[in-house]
Amino acid sequence: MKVRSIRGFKDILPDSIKRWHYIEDSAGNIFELYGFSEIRIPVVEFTDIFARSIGTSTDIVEKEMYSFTDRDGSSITLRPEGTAGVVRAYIENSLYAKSTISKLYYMGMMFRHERPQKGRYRGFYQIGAELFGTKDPYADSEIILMLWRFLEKIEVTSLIRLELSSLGDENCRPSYKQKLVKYLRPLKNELCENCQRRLEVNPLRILDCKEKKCKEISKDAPSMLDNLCDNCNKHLDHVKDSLENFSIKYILNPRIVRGLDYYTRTVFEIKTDELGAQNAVAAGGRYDGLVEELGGPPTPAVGFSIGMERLVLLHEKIVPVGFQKGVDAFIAFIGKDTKKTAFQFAYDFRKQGISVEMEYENKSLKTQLKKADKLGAKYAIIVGEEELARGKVKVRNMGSSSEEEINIDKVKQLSIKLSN
RNA sequence: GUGGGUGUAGCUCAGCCAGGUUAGAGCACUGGGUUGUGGCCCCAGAGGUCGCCGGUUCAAGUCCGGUCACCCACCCCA
Repeated sequence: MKVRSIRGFKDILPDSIKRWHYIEDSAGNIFELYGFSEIRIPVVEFTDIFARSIGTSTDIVEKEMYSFTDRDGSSITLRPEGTAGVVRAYIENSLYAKSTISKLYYMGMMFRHERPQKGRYRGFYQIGAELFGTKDPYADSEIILMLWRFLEKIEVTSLIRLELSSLGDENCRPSYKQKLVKYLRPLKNELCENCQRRLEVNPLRILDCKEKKCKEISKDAPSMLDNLCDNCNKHLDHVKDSLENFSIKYILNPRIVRGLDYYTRTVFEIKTDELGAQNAVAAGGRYDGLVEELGGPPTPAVGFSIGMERLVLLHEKIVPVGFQKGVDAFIAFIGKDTKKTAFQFAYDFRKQGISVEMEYENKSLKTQLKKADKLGAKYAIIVGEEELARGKVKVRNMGSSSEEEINIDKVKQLSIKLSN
């Protein structure tokens, strides 16, 4: 029986890890500029946390969670997203008491039992950010601006677009929901099977259905954006104005319906046409009720999360190469009693922050230089029997093919030269 | 859960439709051409239960059935 990984779980090999680091580091650096701090939270939580926050009628909770019974009989779940856990940590550690505003970001693996396809895995990475403690629309703007700034930094904005909408709040959403149901109810039999069910449990979802019949029917359905209360309208206008001030283009899409039930007011998605069916690269919005829902003090919040694998795919389209690892120098040894000295040099260089490689087994100089070339070494240090007898080593510049001999006690100065 | 596509060397694939000696190519790997000098070139070598199980046949990588895996799409979403 051959070993293999679990379906939908992928290895990230050294070939691509530099790109991952670059993207993750860029995110961290930019989020820090905006005052966000990293938080690390567990990969598992009590199932209840996710059920209560994400919503029991969502696909995630209904059929995609990796849930297990722990040894003490409690139900625990591998996190399908990050927000619920961050909110739990925010409440449990009383972060609301330490300052009015909390800005947190996280990166890590999420788990959803879906059928894998392009850009969709069962174990996938997300980068997310959450801002707690204010209803001010500037917070929404800042979150979106920060996300966009990050996407600019990694140069993928030509492949994506920002879509924006509002889901209303506790004042206007219920009445809109009724209005929508009232409109759809007479047409129920024409809806797809799925949407007939949605009409009862989560009618907003019908607006997002991809079935032709349902699209046709919902085309003339009342729009949330036309039914926002004054406060929600103002809030959305603020966000729109702010985006326009910074020349960030957005598309108003009243059909954005998030897959998680906790959103209120502002919702947005970063979409692309480059990845096939899985077109959402990042998404987020405001969730003013969630902290209280999970037992914390009433605390408004806004956040987003980014799908790393999808972002990596986009980044590969923009920057196809250039993320390979290089080495500063290669140490070749040739002749009797040179390996030990070469090995010592390797240790010394590395101790001084110079990355070097050398061969383990005795190989011809030609083979060693070939390897130096393949590793992209800028210099080859040739430790030869003949030179060593004279207290010297050869330094070969791999770009220009020029060589010079230096005294072995000058190796320390050499390291300065190699490092720039 | 449903549909379509694909499984042959480490990787990308040809060979299958019209079954027939030792199953191929390119890249990568190892050695050599240069008794101590990389990239380009040349030569050689190593590397395969042709996904797995069964069937048809004198003969199966090739045809048939089953099965597993991967990919894409539906769905859903980051």
